[in-house]
Formats: sequence, C-alpha cells, structure tokens
Amino acid sequence: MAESKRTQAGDALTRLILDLFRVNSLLSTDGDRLVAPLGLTSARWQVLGTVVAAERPQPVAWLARDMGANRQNIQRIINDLHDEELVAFETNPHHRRAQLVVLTDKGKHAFDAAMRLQAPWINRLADGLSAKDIQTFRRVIGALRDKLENNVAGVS
Amino acid sequence: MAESKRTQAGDALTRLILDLFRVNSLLSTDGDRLVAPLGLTSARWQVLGTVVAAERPQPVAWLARDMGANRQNIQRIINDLHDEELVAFETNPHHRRAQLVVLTDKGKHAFDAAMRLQAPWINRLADGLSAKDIQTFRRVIGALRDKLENNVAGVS
DNA sequence: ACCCAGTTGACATTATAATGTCAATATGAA
DNA sequence: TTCATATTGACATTATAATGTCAACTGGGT
Repeated sequence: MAESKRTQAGDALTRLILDLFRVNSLLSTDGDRLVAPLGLTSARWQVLGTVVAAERPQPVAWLARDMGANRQNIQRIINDLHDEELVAFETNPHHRRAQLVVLTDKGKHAFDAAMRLQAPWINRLADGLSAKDIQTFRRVIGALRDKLENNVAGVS
Repeated sequence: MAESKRTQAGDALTRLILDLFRVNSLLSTDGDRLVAPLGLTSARWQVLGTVVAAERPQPVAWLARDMGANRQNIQRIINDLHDEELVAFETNPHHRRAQLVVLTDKGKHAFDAAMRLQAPWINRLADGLSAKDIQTFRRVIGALRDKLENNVAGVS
C-alpha cells in the first residue's frame, strides 16, 4: 500500500488541495472584509455560528471541539466577544468552572446582520453552480473529512 | 441582485464552505505531521513547492504573489529556509536588491523526500474518489476562485 | 471518605501571520 | 537626464494561533 508514486487520482487530488488552500484563504479574507463593518472577523463569525448552531449552551471547550480548533484560541475569541458583550456566560449546573456560552441580544443582532450581509455575497458566489455540482463537491469533501478525521491517510 | 435571503444554492454553498474550512485545517495539520520528520511544515513545504513550480528563479515578492500570500510572511519563511540551507539566493541581473530564490541540493532532497512521503498519503486520500468527482470538484473550486479573485462576490 | 483520571479555564510562552513604514532600487515618461 | 511611481527587502509592531503547565473541578471507582 505504501506506494512511492502517485496514482492519477492522487495527482489530481494534489492539484485540488492546492486550489483548496488558495480558496480557503480567499474566502477567509473576503469574509473578513464582509463582516468588518460589524466589528467581526471570519474567526469571530465562525465562533458565533458555532454557538448558534449548538442545540444548547455549551462551555468553551466543547465549542472548540465542535470546531476542530484548539481550546485556548477559542477561549481567547470568546473572551474578546464577551468583552464586547456579544456573548455572555451562564452558570453551568453540572460544572462550577465551565460556564455556558450564550449570545446576548447584541450578539444575536450582530450575527443576524452578518447573515444578512452574507446572503447576497454567497448567492453571487453560488451563481452558475448547479445543485448537482455542489452536491458532488460536498460528497467529495465529506469523504476527505472522514478519512482525515479517522486517520485513514495514515500519518502516525 | 442584493437579496437578503439565501438561494437554495447559496444555502448549500454555505454548508460547503464550513466543510471546506474544516478540511483545510485537517489537511494542514496532517500535512504538518507528515513532513515534520524532514524539518518541514505545511507552510514551508508549500513555499518550496512554489519555488519548484516556477519556470525560473524568482524574487521573494513574486513567490508571495504567486501564492496569494503576503510578502513579509513568505520572506520570513524563505529566510528560515535560507538559514537551514534549503534555499539559496542568486544575484538578479535585473534588480540589485531583489535576489532570486533557488533550491540548494539539500532543499531539493528535502522536497523530494516530502513528495515521496506525500505519495502514499495522497493516494490513500484519493482512494474511492472517481476521476469525474475530482474533476467536478476542481471545476467548482476553480469557479469560486475566479469569482473571489475577480471580486465578483462584491465585497468592496 | 478517599483517590485517580479526565476536563476545564487561566496563564505564560512561543510561533506564526498581518500590517505599516522606510530606504534602495527599478521603470517609464517627459 | 530628471522626475514620478511602483517594487523590493528590511525592520518594527501588532494580531492571531499554538503549545505547555497549573489549579479547580467533576465523576467514577475503591
């Protein structure tokens, strides 16, 4: 299995990954510009989104795990958001230190505003892409994600 | 055109982008682990790859532009690579300050070693993906890249 | 009650990336 | 030549991310 030569698919995937890195960077900086007027960044926006997406309020470490990020960075961002009163902490009945993160009204408004800015932006990006193409894209990226998260690629 | 509601495609693309962020992060950390034994990182590896990919030796600023990265960071990485003798500078006939970056033998060996490590890794990742799927993926990501680079998404 | 492994937030330190400024340099126009 | 403009690497500063350590805390077992 440990071939030292790339398959054709491997070759194509290599180019794909380089494209992916570039698009990731472009999306991130464009996202930064998009929500900058709201005092947000791509990273803050993502954190807020994770808080919103959670079924119930979660402590910071859980949010970080959900995002596949490291705890300390999310903690710093949450603290920043707390300083600006976009999130608040609720006491956690199950853990005295691990407080639960919730959006304040200000945070909800900021996130809603970000979503309203995002809509036309994403629509223009999606313009010309067929539902089928997007579906295929997500299937492929999902497969990559599964393999990487389950360590199938085999880096020890 | 400035709809405040997302189209269906926009909705799907939103989920896609979140997946993309995640996979980008997973690829980067897995890549770091992969080439760590060689004293490389994903970032250094990418820089070396850009030097290799260039038709002719280029100054740092050009490499940075090729990568869509900022000049100063690439300069720092190149300087690190220079300290470890993976790259060398050649005098530029057209510009006294802007020296040309080339790989040393040590650099070539490191890059080749990285490619050899990458082959089985990428092959395992590509396993189960059809050529058609990868092709569709690259078409979609190429479309996104074009729009983002040409500012079609419309962030001022 | 006690101990132990795992979790969590706080803190410190280091690493990496981004931004702004500057002098040296190159290019092109007049 | 002379001038204006843009490019390039160096440097400084700030911002963001990653890593290691610690005490407080929880839950499970003994």
